[in-house]
Amino acid sequence: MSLGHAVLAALLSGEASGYDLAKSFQASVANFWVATPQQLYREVDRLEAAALISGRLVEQRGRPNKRVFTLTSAGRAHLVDFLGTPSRPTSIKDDLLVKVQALDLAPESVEHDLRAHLARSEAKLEQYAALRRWLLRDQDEQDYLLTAEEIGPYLTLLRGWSFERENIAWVTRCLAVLQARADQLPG
Amino acid sequence: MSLGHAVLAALLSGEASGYDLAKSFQASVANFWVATPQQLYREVDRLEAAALISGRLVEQRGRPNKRVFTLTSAGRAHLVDFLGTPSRPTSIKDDLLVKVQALDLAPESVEHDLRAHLARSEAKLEQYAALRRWLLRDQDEQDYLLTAEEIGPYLTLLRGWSFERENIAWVTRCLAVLQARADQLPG
DNA sequence: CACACCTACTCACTTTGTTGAATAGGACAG
DNA sequence: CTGTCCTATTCAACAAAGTGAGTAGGTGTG
Repeated sequence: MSLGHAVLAALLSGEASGYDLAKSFQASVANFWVATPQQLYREVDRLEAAALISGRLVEQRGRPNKRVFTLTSAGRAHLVDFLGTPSRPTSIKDDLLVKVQALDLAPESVEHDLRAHLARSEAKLEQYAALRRWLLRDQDEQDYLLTAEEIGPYLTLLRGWSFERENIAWVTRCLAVLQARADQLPG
Repeated sequence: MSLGHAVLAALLSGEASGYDLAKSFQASVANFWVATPQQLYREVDRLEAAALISGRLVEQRGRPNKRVFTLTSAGRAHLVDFLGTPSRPTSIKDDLLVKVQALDLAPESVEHDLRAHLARSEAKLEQYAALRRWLLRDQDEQDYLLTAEEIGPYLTLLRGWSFERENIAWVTRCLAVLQARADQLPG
């Protein structure tokens, strides 16, 4: 239940509704796990059935009611257990990597995609910058890392950040190589 | 059929058996997609049924017979199509990131995992270095990128390489932060 | 000469992930 | 005052991915 663990970890920083979770697990925002709303609604039902989280109905005026979830102590214990088990190896699934692997078939098509990816990575980097400012408030990073109560979210943010930075560098390099090969035309 | 595309891309560089594919999609080796043997055997069956690859039986003495697969022209066409469609966003699923997100619950447990990850990344970096030497033979990188017929595999290798490099840097940083927080003991 | 590992693959089952649609009131822009 | 977006969720069906166990002969190690 990997998604389950990710949800529990997200709830560590405070209660959230399925909708809230859906927003923060969105591909354009998430810094540590990606999932669709449907997956998350299903997952919170499961976690609630397993008593790892508990939901309460919040009635709202002017907008739909919502169910807000909190970690139970069983949920916390489950997370602690999880922290103690060996991790399974990272899985990255990236269409763009597959395309670059097959790039020699039709370099121009991939070029287009590389540019799109570049734009996405840059947007994500900005998202991360905003999240960073929000977490740090006005504090200095060093200070924050030494004194904050919760540093997990900041550390995962750093990983996401460097991932996107490297994406940009790599895509830029790929584009340059393609350009250079095109320039010396019929090679 | 993302895995399917990955298999087709792998077969671009030459025929392979299910077993060969299984070896190169192994977590410790793969530079652009990870999959288990079972997934791959299933996938080649599907791709063969769809006539995107074709298999032929190679009888061997002293070891089990094998089925070796080649891209068909339909398979190639399919790949070219795929190159022309927009990519879905990258999905990274990394237990370690979830653990770091929840790190504040039990920092010492995660520390252990961070170290294990470090070792894995270093091993992978060495794998990549070996693959790099094999691809380059004695050529200079610049030369290779300008003159080689196939550069896709090298470019994906570069991405895997930088991913592991950044992993190491990030894990090292996380460990340093944890150390610093432990040092100034009761905060 | 026993044991473990390597090649090569198959079957069965479970868990995740994907897609599409339905519902429904309020906010906001032109 | 119309249309689109936002909140907030549910249901159903399906496709893809992941897990675990099993088979079987050959090779190499101590």
